[in-house]
Amino acid sequence: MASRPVLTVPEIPAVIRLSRLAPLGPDDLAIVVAAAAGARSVAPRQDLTAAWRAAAPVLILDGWAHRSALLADGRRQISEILLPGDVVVNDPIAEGRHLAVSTTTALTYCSLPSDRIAEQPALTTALKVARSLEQRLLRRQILRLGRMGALERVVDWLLELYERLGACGLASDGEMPLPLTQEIMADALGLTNVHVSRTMTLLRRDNLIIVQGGRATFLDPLRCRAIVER
Amino acid sequence: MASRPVLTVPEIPAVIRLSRLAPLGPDDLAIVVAAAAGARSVAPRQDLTAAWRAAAPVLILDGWAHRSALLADGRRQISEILLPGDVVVNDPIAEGRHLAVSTTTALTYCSLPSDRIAEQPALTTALKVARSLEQRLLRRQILRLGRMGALERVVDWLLELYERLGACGLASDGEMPLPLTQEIMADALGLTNVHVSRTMTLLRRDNLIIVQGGRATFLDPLRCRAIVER
DNA sequence: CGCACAGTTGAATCTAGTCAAGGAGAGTGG
DNA sequence: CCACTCTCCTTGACTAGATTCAACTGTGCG
Repeated sequence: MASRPVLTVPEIPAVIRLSRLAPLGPDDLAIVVAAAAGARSVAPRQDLTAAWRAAAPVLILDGWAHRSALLADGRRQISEILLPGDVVVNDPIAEGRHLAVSTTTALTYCSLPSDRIAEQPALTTALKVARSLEQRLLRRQILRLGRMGALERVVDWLLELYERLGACGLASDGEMPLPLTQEIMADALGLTNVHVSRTMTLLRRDNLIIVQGGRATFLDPLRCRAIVER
Repeated sequence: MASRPVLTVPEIPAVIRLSRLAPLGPDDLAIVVAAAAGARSVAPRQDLTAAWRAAAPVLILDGWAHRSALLADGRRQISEILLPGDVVVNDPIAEGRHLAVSTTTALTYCSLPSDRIAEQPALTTALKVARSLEQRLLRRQILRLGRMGALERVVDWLLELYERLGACGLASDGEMPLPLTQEIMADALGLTNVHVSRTMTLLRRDNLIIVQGGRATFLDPLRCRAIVER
């Protein structure tokens, strides 16, 4: 007796998120939905740099990705986690040699027709706002890495993910998906996987956050926010 | 018998830099020079957030500034150093509560007329490229803070400043101005002033870089670049 | 001269990294 | 169904790198 799992337009996470950035009209939605019809899927742990260089602006529909930089000796730093609703612009200037975008989980995306978007003021605004928010995230990431201890980093970063997932309707009630290994978290947080493990244990012991089975639960959201001034 | 120290148009550092981002025509230059005629000066250690919120896009003509985030207990992280030729866009979305732009040294800047710029494709491109480069710097900063040790951070960061200053003709021959206290450097590098001091001593001992009297000199540029893969 | 500020140095401490071993769970093939 | 493997996580012992605290130096400036 379950209802059919059909997603109406505003139920697509990526569309929910975009329409919160700027109020999208029917024309805007039509463009995005049409683009989403040509969605492509990629397996986990695949490099997307090449594929997306051609595809111009790309909208993530489902799954997680990340942008990372590599050093010769194998050290890796993830600068951003990319979620459904995020738009990745192909910008050869902004990308250094050792920067890459890779899938974290299985991922579906579509490319957006930049010419048609340019004609739509609302969509154009939405993408502009998205870019501004991206900058804000980069600066927050800098603050985390430069001036926060391990526990603060983890809490702040998880709260950030929660807010972002919430913006596309994928998180609520202090709970969210977190389909990441501790190694990926470590590379995003500038820590080692071992230390992430210890920190997670601490968070559990202190009844702050539980990460388990691909999901994270905030047991004490207020205290979490207090820890990192959010 | 010294020639008069008059700056012709292409000798203004900020203009040099902009015209390297995109080839500017006479019209473009006229707009920038006219804007520069209305330059304003600010003393060191002043907050610019309020002043620049009104001034729309601002072009730094002379002096250094920085964008920093503060935590309640006084910890500070500088996300970006702003140099002559840098353009600061007023973007309320990108700025969180605790973000501010302050002068590091005495500074002169002018505000750019966004309406007139919009009519000039070359200038528009230059500003777009500037924004992309800014993103690249943010990601490099993330890599430094997340995955580099103190020595690497300092070397990488100084090389970056050298390249940026070189782009507006303010650095050459392995030498550049560096009008910063070690405390500012520490806040940019995610270290303490004490540790910056120790690291600088190391660099001196190893004949890599000398910082003295407001200037930095690369004694062994090749080895420096090798250290940080640049 | 005395003061403020930036930088240097030493000693003790702390946080996170490294190395290594072991355990839980999922998937594979006999 | 049971080894076997692989990946991910956990834990312990030890080490390395950076912070903290404090004292001291040099320099510019009123």
